[in-house]
Formats: sequence, structure tokens, C-alpha cells
Amino acid sequence: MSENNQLRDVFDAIADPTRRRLIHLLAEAEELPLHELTAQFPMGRTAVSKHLTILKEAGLVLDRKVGRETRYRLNASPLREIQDWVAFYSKFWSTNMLRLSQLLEEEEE
Amino acid sequence: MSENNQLRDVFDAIADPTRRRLIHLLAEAEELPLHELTAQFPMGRTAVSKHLTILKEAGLVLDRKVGRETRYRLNASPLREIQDWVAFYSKFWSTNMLRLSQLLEEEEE
DNA sequence: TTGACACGACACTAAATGGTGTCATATAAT
DNA sequence: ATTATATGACACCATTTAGTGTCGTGTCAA
Repeated sequence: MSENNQLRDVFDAIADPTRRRLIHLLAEAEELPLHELTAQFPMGRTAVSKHLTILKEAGLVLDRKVGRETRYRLNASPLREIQDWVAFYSKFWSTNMLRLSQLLEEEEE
Repeated sequence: MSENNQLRDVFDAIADPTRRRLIHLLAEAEELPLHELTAQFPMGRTAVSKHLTILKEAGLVLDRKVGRETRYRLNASPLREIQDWVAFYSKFWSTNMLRLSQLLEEEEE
């Protein structure tokens, strides 16, 4: 009943390496303002802010204003959709299947 | 020693819903030719073929020619990278953390 | 051998993506 | 009061993306 503000596909949100790194930084740091996050990347503030907006649209990030800064915080729970999705396919890389796919790869060349 | 042909980021490959559906179809069907896959989508053969190329570049799909058709097969093992990645964050949606994030959401509004 | 089928390769296009720089405004510090 | 900081909101741009249509070729069937 709470978090169905999924304007953005979570798979899409995590596709970008910059956004995955943002997720990682926020996982370590509890809460970080935009300017501190920006300092970790070789791009400008505007670009980082856009990535954070996308993460927000996917529900992966929450923000709040504190004084003149906007602090961001991780909300990892939408990642459960990813976990559920990938879990379904884990049966395809059991040890038996691994041998099979290796054989197929050799056949490929 | 075998499958480091990763021209394409796996996260990127699974970001598109069409490609996820292709993966799903190939998980059910063992091996399918392009025209049968195409029949499942509201788009043309060329578009589906391009998606399959992207999946191939990510190592998620293998293909072989049989007569006049090209048959595709799933190779799910690169998905392990996704599973490993998401597993790291699963600690953030334990029951305790869920309550916390709900509180933060209320505070948000 | 003629025709239908399956495909790869290519040229093209509209829209989304991932950046940039600038301006205005609110807040903090001196 | 003045100045520096942090940000949002824009306008802008190059590249990538996701689709289209067409043409040529190899293969199967009649």
C-alpha cells in the first residue's frame, strides 16, 4: 500500500554504472548530500542530480532537504524485484548446466 | 578461461523488457529460431534480431545455423553477475530495515 | 527450376540518454 | 550587509537506442 510510485523500471535504473556506484556509495554512508556525491564522479553536479532523479523515480533513493543541501538515502527494497527475477534463472547455471553450456560454446567456434 | 567475450554489460542487456521476454522464452523452449521468436512480439524481425545480437554480446544467448534458420539458445550463467550484485544489498531489506524505510517514506510526505 | 521462406546487412529515423553550461534562489558564514 | 555555497530548473547538444523498410543470398519444397 505504500511504495508503488514506480514511475521508472528498476532494471532500467540499475543499468547505468554511475547509478550503481551511487547506490553503492549510499549503501555505505547512510545519508549524503548532492555535492559530496558529486565529488566522487568525473562529471558535473547537474549530471549526478539527474541520475539521482532516475533512482528516485525507481524508488531506490529518498531525499530530504536539510538547510541548503539535499541529502540522499538508499531505499534498497525495490531491488527485490531484481533478485526475484534472477533467482528464477539460477537453476540454469547449476554445475550440470555449466558443463553443457561449455560444450555448446566449443561447438560454437 | 572460456566465456570472457563480454562486449556488452549484462546489466545493460537485461534493462530492456523485450530482451527479458526473449530470455524467458528461451528458458522455456531450449532452442528457437528467429522467426518463431519474432512471432511473439509486436515488432518486426529486424528489431528482434538486433535484441538477440545484444544478448549475444552480453553472452546471454548462443546461436547456431540450422538449414536456413538461425536457432537461439539461452546461456544464463552471465546472470550470476546480477545475482552477486543484488545479493550484496539484500541485507538492506531485512524486516527491520523495511520498517525504517517506511517511516522515512511517511516523513517524506 | 521455380517460388516461397529465413535471414543478414544496410540505410534511415524518432526519441531517449547522458552529458554540458547558465541563471535564479535559498541558506550559511563573515 | 555581503559573499560564498548548494541546489533546482532550463536550454542545449552529441550519441545511442529501438524501431522501420529494402535488398540480396542461401535453403527448402513443389
